Amino acid sequence: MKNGFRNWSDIRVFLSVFREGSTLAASGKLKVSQPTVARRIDVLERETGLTLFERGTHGFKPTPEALRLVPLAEAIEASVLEFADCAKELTSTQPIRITAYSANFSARMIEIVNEFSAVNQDVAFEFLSSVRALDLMAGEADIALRLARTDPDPDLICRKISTARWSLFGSRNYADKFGLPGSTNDLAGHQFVTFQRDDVPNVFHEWLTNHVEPDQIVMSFTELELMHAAIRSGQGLGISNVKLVETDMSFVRCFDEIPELAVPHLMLISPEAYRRPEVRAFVKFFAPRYAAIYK
Amino acid sequence: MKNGFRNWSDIRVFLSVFREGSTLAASGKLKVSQPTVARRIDVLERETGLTLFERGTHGFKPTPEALRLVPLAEAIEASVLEFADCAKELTSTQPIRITAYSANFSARMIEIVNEFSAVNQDVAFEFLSSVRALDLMAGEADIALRLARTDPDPDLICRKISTARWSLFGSRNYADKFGLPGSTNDLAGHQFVTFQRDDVPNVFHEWLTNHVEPDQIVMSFTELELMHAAIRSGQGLGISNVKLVETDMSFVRCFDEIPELAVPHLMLISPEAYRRPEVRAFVKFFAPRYAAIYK
DNA sequence: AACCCGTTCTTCATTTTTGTAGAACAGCAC
DNA sequence: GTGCTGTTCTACAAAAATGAAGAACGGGTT
Repeated sequence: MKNGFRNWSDIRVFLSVFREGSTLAASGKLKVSQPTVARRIDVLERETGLTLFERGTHGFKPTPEALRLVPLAEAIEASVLEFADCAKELTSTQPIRITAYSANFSARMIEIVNEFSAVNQDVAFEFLSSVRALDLMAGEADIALRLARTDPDPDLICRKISTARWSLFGSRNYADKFGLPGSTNDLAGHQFVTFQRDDVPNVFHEWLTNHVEPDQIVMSFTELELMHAAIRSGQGLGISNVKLVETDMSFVRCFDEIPELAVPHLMLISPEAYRRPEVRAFVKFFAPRYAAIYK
Repeated sequence: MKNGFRNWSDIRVFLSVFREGSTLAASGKLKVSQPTVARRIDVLERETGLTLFERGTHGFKPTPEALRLVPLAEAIEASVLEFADCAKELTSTQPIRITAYSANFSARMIEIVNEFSAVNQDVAFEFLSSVRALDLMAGEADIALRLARTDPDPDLICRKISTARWSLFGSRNYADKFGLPGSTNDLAGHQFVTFQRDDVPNVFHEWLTNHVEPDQIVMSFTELELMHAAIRSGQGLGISNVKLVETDMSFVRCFDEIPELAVPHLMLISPEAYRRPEVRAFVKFFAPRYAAIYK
């Protein structure tokens, strides 16, 4: 009547005790305590109404009934293994989701990902370009590249890419026309462009408002690209990442980095994603090459 | 790497949610609460690293990955079912173990069991004749026939067979030689045989020692059969079950039952054994017929 | 004989799982 | 619209499973 044996995992315990010959040895393999193993066998026996093992001071000896059940238990184990394999397979075909603020999806970065893809044909990627910082712990993405103004969740796996350094830049023609300030005390009379939006911490914008008069700020953008374009076309001076525009000849740095704006540039990986072998492989491949961009 | 999904039962939950389309409906089938079902799916998803269901206010909709896994999960389920069937099969070939004090294994009782066996060829029996009362709760036997001087464990299933009544008996030739006492106040001058052993409550022996002088007790036996034989051969008077010797012409009852010795005669079944269908069938068949002996 | 080793069992504190109750939500019927 | 139904979540209390520690046991070895 009562068909119920509720806990299918008990079959694994059964098999382990059968194979090891004792609950103690089985507990080692199963990584649970010996009393637990003994108790699981007890409930399996109660549920089946069978005595599966004879208890002795030398271990659990399987009864004839247990022997009859072993092949069936092994069949279950095999099915479960198959299920697990399939799940693993499916997991590894899930794309690796990388999130970053759009400015960080540089051409060189994509190139590195492509290099990885070339040798790992079966790994797919998904790029989540979002202003808001996605929540890796909640599974919104697998990997994030971001500037960490606040300490990230300690559970996240963290690789430091660089210390992002920032300074004030102008275009060559702005420099020719108005000259460039020589220090942060020399900003009077200049024009500035800024980046500002209310769904994101406006660290740079706030720095500017603290150092220049409001009417010196002539343009405000909600996209970094647009602000960069504005700087490039000589509309005004703006704050930018030193390394990022280092090779761009149209940007001229006014003075050395602004130390108080320096911030760690991190690669963060959700622990869940990090359990996937292909994610670990990718991190190992990607992190040093990506960091090299900012060297 | 971490292959571990520890809880095989989660696959059953997975299947149920898939089939029912919602955790609530699945919880009904599985007889667990809805939050539990949702939580089990959560851990399965974390363990596999897959999103198995899209959550909505209308239920859990399986993802393509879940669909791929369903057949494998069904294979597991089928294996488990097979295992359960085999276990049930094995259980039902286990003998039904009946314990009673030897005197209760009367010829008529065996006959009733045989009648049952005749129509239930596949049910085996084991008779455990033991002086000590075996512990049904501990699984030492499935069914006990016994006199319940103390209340039995309330968890045991209990059928009342009769109230066992007792009186003093002598043989015909003893009666001819010495006469028989007419009441419990008329025991002086008679000889008695008794049954006594230290591993069992000696209710009858104690009654005797309270009502007759020690030197009137001429023989003491550790087996009931022997005491009965002694009564039958006229060695002395002895206490016996009224119904049991009613048809035995060599026993002559001295007076009506001794009321203070009356005791319930019970059939006790361990709840564990009672879950076995063949045990229930046997109880249903056996109890009324066995009770009829003592009617 | 004495000791060690691998074993089972027992007990109790801790951790984990489960259930209960209720909020919130969306479709549907009236 | 309003109420109904079936659903998911969240919080917290209750119940169950687990682990740690140690007693007891028995066979093998020194």
